[in-house]
Amino acid sequence: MPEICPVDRLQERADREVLLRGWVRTTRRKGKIGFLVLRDGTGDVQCVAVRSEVGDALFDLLDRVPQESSVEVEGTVRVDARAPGGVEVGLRALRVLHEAEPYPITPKEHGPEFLMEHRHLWVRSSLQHALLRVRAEVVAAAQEWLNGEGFIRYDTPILTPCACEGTSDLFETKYFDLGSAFLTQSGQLYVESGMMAFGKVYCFGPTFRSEKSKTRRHLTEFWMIEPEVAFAGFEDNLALQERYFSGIVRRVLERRRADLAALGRDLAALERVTPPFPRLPYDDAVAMVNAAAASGKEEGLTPLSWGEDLGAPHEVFLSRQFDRPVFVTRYPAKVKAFYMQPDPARPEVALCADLLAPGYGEIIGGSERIHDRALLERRLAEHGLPAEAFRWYVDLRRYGSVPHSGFGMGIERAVAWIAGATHLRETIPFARTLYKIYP
RNA sequence: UCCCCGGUAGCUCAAUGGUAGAGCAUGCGGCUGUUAACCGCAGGGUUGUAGGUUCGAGUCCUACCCGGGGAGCCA
Repeated sequence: MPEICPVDRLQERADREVLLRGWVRTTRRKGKIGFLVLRDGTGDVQCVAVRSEVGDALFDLLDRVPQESSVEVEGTVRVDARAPGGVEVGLRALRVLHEAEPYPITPKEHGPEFLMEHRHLWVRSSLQHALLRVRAEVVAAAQEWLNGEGFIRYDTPILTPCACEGTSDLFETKYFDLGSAFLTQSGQLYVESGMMAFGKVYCFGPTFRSEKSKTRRHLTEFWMIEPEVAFAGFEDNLALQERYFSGIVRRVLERRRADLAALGRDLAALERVTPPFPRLPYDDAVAMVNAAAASGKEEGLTPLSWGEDLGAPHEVFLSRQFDRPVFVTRYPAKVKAFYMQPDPARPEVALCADLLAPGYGEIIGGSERIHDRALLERRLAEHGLPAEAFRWYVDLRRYGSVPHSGFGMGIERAVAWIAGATHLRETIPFARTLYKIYP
């Protein structure tokens, strides 16, 4: 029996006998010549059989094997311009390992409800396959880039005793005799303790938001990577983020170019993701939005008054004014989290920035953190947060406190923008949304 | 929670208030280079649910259920 060969290595085996294992994507027959497209996880390849050469038994089997059956195939690798991908396999033997029942996802169009209901099967489709390979590359790059910079992965808890920034949007679960526990909505506070221990750390894991968000940019369960750096100020933070995101995009371009192309992504837009990213102060962002709203050329864009947070349409509009990701900096402190360091020159704004991807919106949010204990305690009180629950967090400011900064990047949003996916639910194998928890 | 759109065959969709249709999928037959192949034949329906208007409702009205898109909030 010939050696097993993955489909993506067939080019190297021209004119040699191979054994393939995989699933039947589709079959086609035209009289006495038949085609079977085999998928093995690494790629698709067309297998060809001519009745007069392979005999009636094998030819009829090829014609009968249902879509998505698992099979073993033996044959000769041939370079042929007529084959998709330029390589095909001349069939010599076909063994059906499991004959599939009628497959629900046919090679025609389907609606999102039907596809999400069959998500466990939909992941076999070629575009979903490409998208999830891009996700895997983003996840790997997101960690390995930081590891290469001397960051330590520092895992933060998923079950937490209280809200990080508020209590309204958390999933609650019973926790023995201690009452309730909540699924984390951010590892940020915990990762700050690691920063004080290791200097440069990051946490990476699932986070949960029980918000009733019903848009293509929201999931109730999503993955977030949150680096945190000691002795890093606001500008250091922005410099890190632009190097970081550029590095991730470059690696995906290098290793997943074919998948990005299959997804129809504009690769030039990704090639432009190089530092420095433009900085747009919040004040200027408001002015740009208001000028555009007054001109009437931007439909649905409502004017802003200083102090209001940017809405999704504002972010999309602003991001479209630049050819690469843009930092919107120094938001009003009132609309941001309690732990963000105020600008010493203008205490009404925070030393924070959101990174907006062109045409998409926010994918990273970050800030310098408050390192002064008295100020932090004042902010906790102003936000009506319970001092006791945050005692350990305040403690970090009692023992060698230093200026520090960090940010959080939503993995699915990064994947969505990099891959050009229209909906976040396709960037994770099993999306959790407001009205969907099956399968 | 609010606003907009939708629900008809396994799937994607048609159908002036007047006989329930097509393509794909499935089954059978044909075709030696197909690329979501093509050609012919066949089977396949409680039109989301419950009421109402009407001689007659897939179509109009009311309520509810489910899904999609968006807002708010955020990553």
